Amino acid sequence: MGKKPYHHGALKQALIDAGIEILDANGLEHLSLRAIAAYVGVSHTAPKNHFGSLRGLLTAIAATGFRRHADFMRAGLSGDDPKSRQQAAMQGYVRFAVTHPHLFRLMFSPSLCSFDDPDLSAAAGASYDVLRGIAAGLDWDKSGAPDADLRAQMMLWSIVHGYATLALAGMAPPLDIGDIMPNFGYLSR
Amino acid sequence: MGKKPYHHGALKQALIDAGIEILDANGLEHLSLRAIAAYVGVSHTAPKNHFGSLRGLLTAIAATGFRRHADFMRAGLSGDDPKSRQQAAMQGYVRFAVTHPHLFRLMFSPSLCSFDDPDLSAAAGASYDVLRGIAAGLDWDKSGAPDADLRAQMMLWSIVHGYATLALAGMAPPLDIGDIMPNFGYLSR
DNA sequence: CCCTAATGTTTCCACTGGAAATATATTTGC
DNA sequence: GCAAATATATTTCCAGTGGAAACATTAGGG
Repeated sequence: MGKKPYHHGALKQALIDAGIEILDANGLEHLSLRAIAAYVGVSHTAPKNHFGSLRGLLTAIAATGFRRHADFMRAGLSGDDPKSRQQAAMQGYVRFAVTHPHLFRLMFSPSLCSFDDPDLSAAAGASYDVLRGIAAGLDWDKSGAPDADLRAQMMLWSIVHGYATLALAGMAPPLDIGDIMPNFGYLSR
Repeated sequence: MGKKPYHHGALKQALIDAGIEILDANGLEHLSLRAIAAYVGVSHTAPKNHFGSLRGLLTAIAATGFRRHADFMRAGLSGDDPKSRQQAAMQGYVRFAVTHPHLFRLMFSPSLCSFDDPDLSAAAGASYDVLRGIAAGLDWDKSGAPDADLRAQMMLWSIVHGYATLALAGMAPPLDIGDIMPNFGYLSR
């Protein structure tokens, strides 16, 4: 009959999905271990078997978040024009933050999730790789200094991440990220 | 004798100071109502008389933070050269974040403090005014669009706030903020 | 001087994450 | 096949948290 089995079967993924749904629906402040477990229909200690602790679960949720984040950035990428590619990636970055504000905050909260986790580390790295590719199209620093690439990446990342963060904090009005970007030179391809 | 009086005398300010000291020493995660109260030597319900709730106390702490934040930005301001003034303000912004990382995080966490509080609102506004003054020296957007000033401010703020945030999250290497600033034109004075 | 308002304390409650012991199901080894 | 080992989930307990309510103490203004 419809009696629920003792074992869930796919609890690990179900907990991650539940966490993201609670984040989108109720916010980071209401994301408790007990809330996630109750959402799935298990006791609040069940997640421990799969994630060790709340921190482990949040880390897995953040990793999923970074994978979707990278998808958002890659979504509008088409063609070879460096400037339009940059615009698309930056807009995707902001669009993700605005669409999933609480997940986005979690993803950048080292007090909540562990970036030494291989899965989260890889997911965050893949997201950064998109940004790295965009920065490579910039003709900004002609100094030839060894850290010129890094600094170009950090400049791009700082602008887009800063705007996204301020927007989520209610401190920035809704603007097109392209309208607050400095004017760069671009490398031809 | 050395018996402690029933009334503290200056509990309100003592609680704010204690909060900031705990923030700097133990971090935002350990900043509890009970910890602050115990630090001062009162019961955990005593703050309610002065701040209503933990949120009210955190709001007052954040306001103090923004006043110090503005001081950091103004600290290096001297002379009339727009570019060096910009550099000094931006460096002050980052220096504050690095010096008081947990206070800085609190100051930009609307989930923890209330920006509709007049005191916090004013303090944050005063801090923003420094940035506004710096942005006024920029010769960046010649479009003459009505929101050109706002966009210049948001561009500056996004870069510096983004870098500070990423640095506190352990995602940005230590760099001089001036080295990841775009090259602007500047207005003569 | 006394009454009122301000300031603190005590006690209680609902909530949190985690530890430990227990129950149940699945898988492995023979 | 079947027992033993492992994986998964529950129950119970504990130390925290912030806040509400009732009470205690003090300060100040008629």
